[in-house]
Amino acid sequence: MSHQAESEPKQNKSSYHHGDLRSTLLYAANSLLKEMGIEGLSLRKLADKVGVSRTAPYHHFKDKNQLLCAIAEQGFVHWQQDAEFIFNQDMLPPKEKYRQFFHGYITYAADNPELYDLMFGRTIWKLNSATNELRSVAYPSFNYQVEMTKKWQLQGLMPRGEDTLRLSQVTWGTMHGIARLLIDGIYADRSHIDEMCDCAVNLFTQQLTQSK
Amino acid sequence: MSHQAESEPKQNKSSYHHGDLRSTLLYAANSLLKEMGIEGLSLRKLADKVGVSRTAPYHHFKDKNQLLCAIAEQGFVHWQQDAEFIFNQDMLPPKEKYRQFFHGYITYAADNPELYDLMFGRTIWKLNSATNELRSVAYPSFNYQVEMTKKWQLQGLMPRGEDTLRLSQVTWGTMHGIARLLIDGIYADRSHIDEMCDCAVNLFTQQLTQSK
DNA sequence: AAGCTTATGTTGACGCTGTCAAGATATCAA
DNA sequence: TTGATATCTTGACAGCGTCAACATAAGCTT
Repeated sequence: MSHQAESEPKQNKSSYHHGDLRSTLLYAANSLLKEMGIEGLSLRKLADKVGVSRTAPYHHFKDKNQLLCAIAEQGFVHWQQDAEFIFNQDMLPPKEKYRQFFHGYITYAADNPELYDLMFGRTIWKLNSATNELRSVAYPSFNYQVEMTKKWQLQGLMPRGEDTLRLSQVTWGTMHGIARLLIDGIYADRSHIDEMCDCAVNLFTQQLTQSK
Repeated sequence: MSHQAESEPKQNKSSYHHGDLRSTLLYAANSLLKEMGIEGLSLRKLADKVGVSRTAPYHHFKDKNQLLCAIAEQGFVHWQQDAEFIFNQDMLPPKEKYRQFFHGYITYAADNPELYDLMFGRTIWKLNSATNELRSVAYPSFNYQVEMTKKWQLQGLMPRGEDTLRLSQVTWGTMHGIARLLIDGIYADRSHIDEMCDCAVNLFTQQLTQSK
């Protein structure tokens, strides 16, 4: 269920034209991101790593922001696949499924800290610099969780009294906050993951679980 | 209860030596941070704004990171003052006090987005680049909340069954996550603050409130 | 097949950044 | 008064994102 290793793009290394530079750049950018972090990822290092000139990437991404958005986009797609895989495990009781979802989210973030930082960080979102392509992947990802929250409320797993949207924002916010504290190494570290997730799941679901 | 407007340092503008450059830099850096954000804050712009040469700041801060840590440090001190003010309002029933605390935290973050980003962002914490001075303010700030959480558990406001540290991490994580979603403009905006806070407080406190 | 257009890749240049080295000037201690 | 020390200055360097101008290849039209 880990998607970080995308198939390496073939390189038409024969001559002047590269052939598949866009995918090659994305692939290399992902690995550079993992190594150096979001700050250390420079277009020049990237071009160098791929073996083209500094400005070649500009024919495939308008600027650095568009490249970052494209990377984040992949991240959302991958996480969405993980999430749906969990949601579709039909044999699990609801609370256990929610626990796995929660746990899966935190694990995804902890396993891909730099990517997560890109997906949900200021760099992209602060001044509405997210591309339309990115939005069209990120927003449905949240909507999907709103739907699931509604389902959980109907099942009685989560409190019916709360507004679904607010409840989704709070539960997502909790996952997001824990993920960030872990990633940034503030007040928490990886060895606490299991206990923190269990604690959060208990708080959000404890009251009505026995009704199935 | 808003502390952002520190008293402007006097400037011994007479001549070669500035007199109180360190405070002047911190003050100007704060306002630059508010205007341009963490990325837009450059040492050169800062020096220019204060009216000294590019490298003058280096005699008061080892590097940019130390300057950022010093700013964040002030932020923690100010937030801690706000928090203690809320905790010391003795007339409030516990749940209402907790609601105000939660609300106050989110408001502080939303009112000082760039400062909050600095205090709790990757820039400082990712690679253990926080100075000892910063740590000695940030860690007690969290410990203070752990103590309060323990108190709330004993009062019956929060579930006694959960481990105090984990519970603190989860509730803090929730505040942190909501703050970040708001600041970064992801899936939430300021008009949702009240409802989101109420929803979260309900989830964390609802079960045992009536025991006073 | 020839020629034109478009896509793609290259080098050069600009202004911005953080930071170091070396020198200038003021302050303080002996 | 003298020397040490703190503070501020200019000069320089490498790295960054990005624009302009030019080079090369591929594809389409006739």
